[in-house]
Amino acid sequence: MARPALIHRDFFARSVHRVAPDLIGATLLVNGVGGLIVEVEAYHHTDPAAHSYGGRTERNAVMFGPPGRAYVYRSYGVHWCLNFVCEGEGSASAVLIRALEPTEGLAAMRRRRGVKNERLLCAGPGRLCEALGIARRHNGLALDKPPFELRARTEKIAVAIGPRIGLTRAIELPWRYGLKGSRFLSRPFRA
DNA sequence: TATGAGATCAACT
DNA sequence: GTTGATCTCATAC
Repeated sequence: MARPALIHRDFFARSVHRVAPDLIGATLLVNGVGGLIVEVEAYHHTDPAAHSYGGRTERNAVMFGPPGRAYVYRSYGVHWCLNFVCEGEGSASAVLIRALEPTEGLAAMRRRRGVKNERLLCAGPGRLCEALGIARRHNGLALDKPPFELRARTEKIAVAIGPRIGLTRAIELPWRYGLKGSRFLSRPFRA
């Protein structure tokens, strides 16, 4: 069977609530290292928990640009987190990539992360950025060009939906999407 | 299994 | 000065 189709930037020029579930099961590689996306969260510009909610700043400027680019920010002053910008230019909506099932470049990921447990290599937004070597230099880069490589899922999958993690605002919105039953989630979904 | 501290940066009050 | 789209390690049950 042929390799799954590359995801074009037009894929992201849609509502975050369509893009987010469509990303589950897709393959994300950075310089050939990565795996299957198993968990994401949607952040809409009308959402009090979104970085873009309060307007444009130097940090979130990429969210206000065209869709199909990476928005990378520092979390708690310690970790990097990766988002895909969606919808139209100026819409300032994005999908946070929260967890991967590692498939490519296991050795490189283990070296960067310093952990042996495969389940914990990419189970969390900060962890997967460390494993893939993502940092500020990736902020604003197009997702359909190197070092990024995104491929659409080929299998039919079941998507689980639930409330997002770690928020203090808009905690009730069910905008977290995951691969049902995956053991590589940052946290399980409630049945 | 669960809770708490610490790391440390940008935005906001 | 406080807070947050986090994670690890330590200590307590």
